[in-house]
Amino acid sequence: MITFKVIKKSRKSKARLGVLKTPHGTVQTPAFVPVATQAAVKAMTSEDVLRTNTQMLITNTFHLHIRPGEKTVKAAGGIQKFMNLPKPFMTDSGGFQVFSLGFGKDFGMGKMLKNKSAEQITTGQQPKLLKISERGVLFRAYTDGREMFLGPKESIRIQEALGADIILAFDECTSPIADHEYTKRSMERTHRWADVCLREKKSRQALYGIVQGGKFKDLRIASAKFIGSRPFDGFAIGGEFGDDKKIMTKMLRWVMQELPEEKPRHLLGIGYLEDMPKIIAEGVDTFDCIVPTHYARRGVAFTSVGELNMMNTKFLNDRKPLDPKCGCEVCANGYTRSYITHLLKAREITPLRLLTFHNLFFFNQYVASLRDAVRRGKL
RNA sequence: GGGCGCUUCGCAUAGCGGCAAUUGCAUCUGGCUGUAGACCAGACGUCUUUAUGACUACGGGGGUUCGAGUCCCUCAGCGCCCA
Repeated sequence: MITFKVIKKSRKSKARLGVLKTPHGTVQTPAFVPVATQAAVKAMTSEDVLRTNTQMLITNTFHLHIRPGEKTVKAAGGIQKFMNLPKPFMTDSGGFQVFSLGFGKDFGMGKMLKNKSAEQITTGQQPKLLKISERGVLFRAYTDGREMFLGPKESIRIQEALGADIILAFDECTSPIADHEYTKRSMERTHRWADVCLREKKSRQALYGIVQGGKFKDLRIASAKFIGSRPFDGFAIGGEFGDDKKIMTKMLRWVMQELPEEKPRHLLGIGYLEDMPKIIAEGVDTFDCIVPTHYARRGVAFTSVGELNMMNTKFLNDRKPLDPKCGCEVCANGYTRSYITHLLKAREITPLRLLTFHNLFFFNQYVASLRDAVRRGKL
């Protein structure tokens, strides 16, 4: 079980400070949640992760079900023991993969709509590689092509075996190009799945419901009302978030009003640095994002002066740390931009760890500064 | 002294009469928000009214041809072999 306590509410915004207690430790919220999809924060050891001040992690039902299988993780004593990382964990239900391996893949887009597409997804349409039905989703494993069925029952059963502190209801993350009708029907199915998840769960793990509804105000509100009325331990907000940041803020406003104040709220998959003050100001308590880890492996360092593309030759003779103002062990212990750029160009694997470490530390540090801003009444 | 071979966009390569010309690396740019992806995409001779456009280009010079990076002659540089 978890407990959540709001210890301070901002007067300037809907931001709040909270304490989330889980069987594997306490999380000071708002908190950033790094992503460990395949039971690894890519490029990092578990000890590394601890030293980045990470408070909680999220790993993935779909991927761990495919490989190594939840039985292996359960036999190891649960996700924390398996990973040798004694921290609070969430598991994503596999609902994002319904999108990312489905319509997301078909149309080559993420859940943020970047360029206006003429194409629309409408009722009855199915992704090329998946079959979505009332009971759940028929996937094909990318490892060996075998069929794999994942619905609310299966997802809960797998998540119970994985043993995270917080598990998520199985949902369909809808595409930004889904029309109102498709989004509505998908949302209603996600609601029915939410009730199945509540019924199926036997463990003492916390279960979060997931709000869908796409970019449509009526649907977002309906979804938040429905999910918010159910006895979940917390709430996650999923799905697409429009094509600009103003819409995201509006959407959060629609949704937050409908969710019980005393329970924790997790925003799924959002977390560019510039997003953080905005989402925290709307009352988000935790949020996960692949950006610091994913971008690290593309050679990007997040710093107090913006993003640096460390692949760029101009850094080859720059002997400053990634960020002179950063206190992380990469920056403070003498690793230079010059060295990291050299290693990246040489296609070594070491810089991927150095950048991931720095980025995670930097993200956590930034969120800590935002918690402090809320504490001091500045946010 | 003689013989043979090589010289193409930063480097390395392809090309064997219709070519602004292949591929790799490098370089630069763009993308990535509940991670299949240490990834993907684009540009890479110059100019402009960005086009089934102009100009300049495959070591230098000359020639054959409607047309030459491609064939011939010659010069230069590099390499190998025989003296």
